[in-house]
Amino acid sequence: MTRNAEKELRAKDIRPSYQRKRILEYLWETKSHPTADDIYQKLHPEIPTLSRTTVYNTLRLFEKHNIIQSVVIESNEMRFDGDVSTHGHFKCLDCQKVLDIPVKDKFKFDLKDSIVMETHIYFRGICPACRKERI
Amino acid sequence: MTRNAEKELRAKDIRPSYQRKRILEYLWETKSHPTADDIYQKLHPEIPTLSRTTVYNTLRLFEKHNIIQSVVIESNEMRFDGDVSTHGHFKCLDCQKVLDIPVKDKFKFDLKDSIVMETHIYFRGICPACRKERI
DNA sequence: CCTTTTTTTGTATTCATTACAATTTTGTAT
DNA sequence: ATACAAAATTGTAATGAATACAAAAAAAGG
Repeated sequence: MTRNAEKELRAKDIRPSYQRKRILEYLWETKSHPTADDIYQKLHPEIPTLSRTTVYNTLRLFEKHNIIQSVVIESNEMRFDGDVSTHGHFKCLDCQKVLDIPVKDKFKFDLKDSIVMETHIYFRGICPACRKERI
Repeated sequence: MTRNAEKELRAKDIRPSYQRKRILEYLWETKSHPTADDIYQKLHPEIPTLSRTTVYNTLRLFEKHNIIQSVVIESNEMRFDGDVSTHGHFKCLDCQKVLDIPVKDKFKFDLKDSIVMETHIYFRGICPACRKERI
């Protein structure tokens, strides 16, 4: 099942401009949790007129509409994830990569007097690949 | 049990200067998860010569020695917590406060091939107080 | 004291993100 | 098609938290 960016944007009443479609498609096809600048660097060759501001605007728009989610692990970098389902992240302190972690539904917190709108879980450590390299 | 900042710093081979002691004591006595600037604003009247750089340096030093932990929820604000035990946080999107959330030991993640050094859990939503106000 | 090391401080810099205004593109009605 | 209005994109300027750096001050150890 290949998702249709144009359709899904229209469904949220967002005009499917070329830039928006490509940004969304890129977030769907990568699992690297890119930063806004990563996305700009990746798409700039293909869309020469693309501006960083458009990338930032678009990401903010998408997040507001729950089409993507932002992943904040370091205070100086905002990463983006095309998968909005609740899942955890693992940041490797060696290679700096951010990996997805399946998180079961064991999350029943006693926050009965609060309204929980978002749940974020992440770990920091050494990923399997880097661990192997260390022998 | 009142903890002794001077002692605990010495135990970690950190010279207990007045600035360092007061920063640590302040983090112990507050549960507000202040930013570096919050800490500066709070201690500045009492220590007129205090500089923001000292606050930043000290916080980084403390975190490296696992005396405090940083709490990153928004990408543009780093907060600090004098409680280094594993616990969750809840950020209220109304009043912006960050509250502690006790987190049981139900966290057994299948990360067997990784080395997990830090676990972070936080929620975003509306806190009990703000929820009541909304009636 | 005097010298060396450590800590603190103020200023300058960095860098991701946002603000803003101008330009371009798109949608709609004539 | 053409003109007009609305929306999206763009480039530049501004913001602001965090860091770099070097000088001044304080502390340690003879």
